[in-house]
Amino acid sequence: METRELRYFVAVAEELHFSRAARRLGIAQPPLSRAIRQLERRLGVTLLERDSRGVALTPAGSVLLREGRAALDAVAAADRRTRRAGQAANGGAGLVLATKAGASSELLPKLLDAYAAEPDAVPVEVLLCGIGEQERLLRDGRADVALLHRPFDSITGLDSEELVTEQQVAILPAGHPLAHRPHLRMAEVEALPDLPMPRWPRSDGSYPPGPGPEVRDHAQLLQLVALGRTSVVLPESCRSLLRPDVAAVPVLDAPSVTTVIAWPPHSRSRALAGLVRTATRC
Amino acid sequence: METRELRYFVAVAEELHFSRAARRLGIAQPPLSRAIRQLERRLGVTLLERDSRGVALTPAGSVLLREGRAALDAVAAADRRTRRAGQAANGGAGLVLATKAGASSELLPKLLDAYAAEPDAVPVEVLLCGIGEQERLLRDGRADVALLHRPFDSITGLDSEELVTEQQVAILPAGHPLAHRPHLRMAEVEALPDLPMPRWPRSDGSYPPGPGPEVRDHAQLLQLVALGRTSVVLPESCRSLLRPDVAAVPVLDAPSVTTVIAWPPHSRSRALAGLVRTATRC
DNA sequence: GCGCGCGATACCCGGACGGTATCGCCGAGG
DNA sequence: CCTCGGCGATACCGTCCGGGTATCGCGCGC
Repeated sequence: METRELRYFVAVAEELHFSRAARRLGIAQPPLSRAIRQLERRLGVTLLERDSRGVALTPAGSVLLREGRAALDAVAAADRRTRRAGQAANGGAGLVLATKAGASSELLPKLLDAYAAEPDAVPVEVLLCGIGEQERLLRDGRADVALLHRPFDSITGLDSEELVTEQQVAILPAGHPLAHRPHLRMAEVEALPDLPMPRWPRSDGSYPPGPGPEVRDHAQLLQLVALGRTSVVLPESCRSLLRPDVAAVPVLDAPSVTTVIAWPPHSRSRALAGLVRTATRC
Repeated sequence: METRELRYFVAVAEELHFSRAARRLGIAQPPLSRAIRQLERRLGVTLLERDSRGVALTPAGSVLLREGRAALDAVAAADRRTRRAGQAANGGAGLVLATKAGASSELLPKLLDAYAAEPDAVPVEVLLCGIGEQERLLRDGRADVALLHRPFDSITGLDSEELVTEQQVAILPAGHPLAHRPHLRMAEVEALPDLPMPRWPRSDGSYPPGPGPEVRDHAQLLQLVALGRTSVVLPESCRSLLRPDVAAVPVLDAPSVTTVIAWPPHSRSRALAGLVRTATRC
């Protein structure tokens, strides 16, 4: 199976429409139809059910969609990491660290400073990314290592070390009746009709249904809290970047959040090992 | 990057010899040279250092060797799993479970029986394999799930659940002086000059140097023990398949062994989830 | 110095991939 | 009921790329 065929199939499976997929791929529709048919013939499996008014995935097709995406990510990772390894010889960046914009705002500078002081440190590029993007960045080679937050982020398929665990606090508008309570319970925060919980994007980019506002990053979120439109439960380290017009109240029964440093398996370069070692010590 | 190019590069990087690699790939040498040059040009990176009397990997080349193997495994997995998903519709095998030949001899039949009794069970094919092969089988799609033994097997990059933990015992010829001791220590077992520890294959198939015999599976191993050529420390569940001419003595300070059931991340099919659930309950 | 082994180059051929034109099918709408 | 429009499949053609053969260039060793 060639990556070209996988790219073509993934495009069709995502669009469920040959002509749109062909446009996306920058080719005409007939060669795309032919390529998919040929792929089906070689695999001995029908991947798509075509009737008029559309295309649907067969069970085998959805297996190939999932596995094919993973394979394409692995190929992209090989490409990117090789390019960077070649340029690193000429003094390019050593490591790319991915972290959610707005999270770990205390830990990150401490880690970077401590690592930079190590004798064999290499330059670290920091990649600020949206919610849930980090796993993808690691898998397709755009990043070498990431700071993740369990249980929000999944670490399946990654190697990791725990760094810190912290309690969570509810972020409320400063003037809200609950803002002066010493502590809260999850049930109280979730039941606020005037402050519905925000909705985060799912891994496919869509949003779950519900009353709360759609948010993509922390700055956006804090602004919505200050405006009295939503409330949210976050790890307490976020206190350091709170605006004065919002309040933080501990939530006793919220799950505690563990910050972990994670990297793709089988990629322990010397530089990465040094960064991980530094991280676990500070 | 096409998988053809990756296959070609991996062949050359493994053989470190263009003509041999070309023979292995079933093509002539000139097109192979050209393909590698073209790959290097497109990546903007030199992958191989050619001087006369041979070829050597550059640092970027060894990155591409590692990442390229992973990518090729992912593509192979996509191919195999799709084929099987297509045939499964016609009543093909549901799950492939990989386990080391001779290990978990009590656990495995119990697990298979318990799972077969589940209402939504699918057929399970058991793949007996050599030491350290299971991870590869999972990654390239030949198996869906495996029984592994920590700390011998690495589970990096896999999802897993713990099943049982057990102590280890030393396996000795029945007539050996130490065979009647109530228990032993690792230092005593390792220091036997007449019974050197066997050598297991490494992940690349080669054997570490040393005095002990080279072994590949458990039957072979037990025969060598009975012949008085070696001794070995194994999990105590292996007692059930010991021959009468060997003895098992507990080793107090040997690391305990945990049997885990493991599967590739992002592949939780309904059938797999059922098998894992059954496994954790028995 | 001559032969030999190995990778690079030159050149040719066939097939695969992509493009344009067109067909066949089905559903919507007047 | 007929027609039109949308969509995927088919037919056909040109081109480029991948593979083969022949040969070169260059070290190394007998």
